[in-house]
Amino acid sequence: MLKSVGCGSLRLEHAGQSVSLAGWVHRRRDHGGLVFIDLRDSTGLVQLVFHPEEAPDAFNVAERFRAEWVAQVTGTVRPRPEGTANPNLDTGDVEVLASAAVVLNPSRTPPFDVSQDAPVDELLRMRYRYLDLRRPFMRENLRMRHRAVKFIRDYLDERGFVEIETPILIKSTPEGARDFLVPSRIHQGSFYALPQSPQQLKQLLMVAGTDRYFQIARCFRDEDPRADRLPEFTQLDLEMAFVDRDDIVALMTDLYTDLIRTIRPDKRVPLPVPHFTFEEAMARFGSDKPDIRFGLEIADFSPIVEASEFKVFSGVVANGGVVKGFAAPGLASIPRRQADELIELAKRYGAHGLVTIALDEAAGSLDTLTLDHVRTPARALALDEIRAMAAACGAAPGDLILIVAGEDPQSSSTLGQLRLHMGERLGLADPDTIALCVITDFPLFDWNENEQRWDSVHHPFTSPFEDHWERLEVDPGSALSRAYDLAANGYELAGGSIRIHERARQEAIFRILGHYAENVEEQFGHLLEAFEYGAPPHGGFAGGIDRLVMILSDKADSIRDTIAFTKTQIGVDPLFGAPSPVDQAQLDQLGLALAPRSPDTETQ
RNA sequence: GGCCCGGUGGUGUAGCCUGGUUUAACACACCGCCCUGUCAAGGCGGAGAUCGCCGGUUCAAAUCCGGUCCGGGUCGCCA
Repeated sequence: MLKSVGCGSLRLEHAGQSVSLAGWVHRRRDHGGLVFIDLRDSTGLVQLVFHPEEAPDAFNVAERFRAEWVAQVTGTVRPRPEGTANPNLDTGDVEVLASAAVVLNPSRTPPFDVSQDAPVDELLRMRYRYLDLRRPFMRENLRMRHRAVKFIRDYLDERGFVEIETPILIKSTPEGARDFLVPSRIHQGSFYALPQSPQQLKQLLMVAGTDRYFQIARCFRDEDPRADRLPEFTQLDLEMAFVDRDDIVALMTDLYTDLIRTIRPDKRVPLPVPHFTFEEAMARFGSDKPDIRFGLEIADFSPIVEASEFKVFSGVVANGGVVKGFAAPGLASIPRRQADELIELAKRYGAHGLVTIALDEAAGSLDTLTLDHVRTPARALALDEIRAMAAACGAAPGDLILIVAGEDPQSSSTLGQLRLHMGERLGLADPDTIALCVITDFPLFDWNENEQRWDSVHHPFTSPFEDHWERLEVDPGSALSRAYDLAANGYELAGGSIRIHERARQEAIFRILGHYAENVEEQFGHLLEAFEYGAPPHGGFAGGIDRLVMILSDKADSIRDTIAFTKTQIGVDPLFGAPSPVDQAQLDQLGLALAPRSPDTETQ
């Protein structure tokens, strides 16, 4: 070993010990006659002192040190002189008086400052990811990820779960997200797909009698990324046999609460974790993954305005729509320009418009409110209607009521987005709280207007409520599923369902989804056949590891900050230069020919 | 595919709206010199960008216009 101890491990108790250290020059402070070097390795930092009289050779080497040079240093640990301890450093009570120093490898000046967390262009960070990962916050994020995954493995191992790997090259099923395809060399013209999730594989493991399975599984979906979503991601994938919904929900909830409280003991996790039905979550928060760290709950004004003189509202209600809204406290005197921006925001989130009602603080109370205190484009609203709406959403004088009128669920969902926007703007979401909630009773299907057919809300293997099977033939939209989600601070942490384990019932679902029998046999025959060989009742869930770490970390601005190597929004890896063209010989082996490029792409 | 924000020394930004008074400014980093208790070390000095790219308008473009590329956000998409 080139070192006897880690830089970050040294404490007062090591004083007097002779040690050898190896690491990177984090910072240097050259006083001419005295040189301080902060040496960094994976364990942390320690200050080295180079003294020209005590060790002239080492001093001369240290004078050449620059940022990120790799050095090996031997010396003696000693307490820092009176008054020079650094309380900001774990090793701040000691320093190492160097007796010898060796340059193991010099470094070019790094393209950005590795010694601190200052913002750097993300493309540059990706191109020099190995330097980016030296930065303190990225190292912390990766360690936090490690601890989260280790916690999960230990927790599940203690409860009798077995981790089983499933293949990365599987069969393409053109449902759901776009598949990443891999051409087969042996079977030219045929393709493997990378798994979007090991869903069917883990169900087959249940048929195999595994009973309690989990996997830290890599998954792939060829769709455009978001700040909280990547085409290539890792999920905790879990499945159990002989369970009902509440068993899995309890396991999922306990696992995540214990995990958060272990890894971030400084965070508040409100307990017990509340449960909402999908309907209730949509009604109150306008989201199926609500951020419940703050209120701003949505109220239904439809009954109040159904006979209003304000025809925009009464007309929408008459046509089967809804009028809903919530109160933004203290924003009554919001400038016109900002109010217009809110309207633009509402339109971007799918509403036709947004009606605001500002209640002048001077009104004192709702009882003493007059129309003179009300500022709204909806002049035809009567005073008692305004009072009733304010009361319904908890608005007081000084507040701004935001109202959307239109179809539901679109209107609720728009209000849900506006609610998040307002929560952020008003600073209502406590950053030191991770507020979990469980959502249940999702619809089994929703109607796809564009393609005029039913889609699975979760996935087609999800079981409806036992007593909702008969609804499927008459009114599929009314059937509720045995699916559940765990949400945290407005993100979906995990989600799953009790599955269908009987062939006939699975086929019935496929029929409603519009699959023809021969397609079902081709795509899902293996699963259906397995169900005929004693498939036990089973269910499970999956949760994104990347997103979990993002929620756990205060230092991850995007999901990309939770993984070691990442790609740009258009799937380019600037470090390796992927994707890249391949040799003609490789194409020939696969029996592939590239389609000619169109002339305008040729010139690019 | 749509929309929004951004691209100026190595890094992070200002300048852009309102074109000329900028030799393109500032901080950090870098290089040199000084400096024996600093830890965001300090002091002095220096080098470094024709402003993503192409084209246009203009006497004059970092600044205005069009196109394009790249990065990010977002809608679509993500059963």
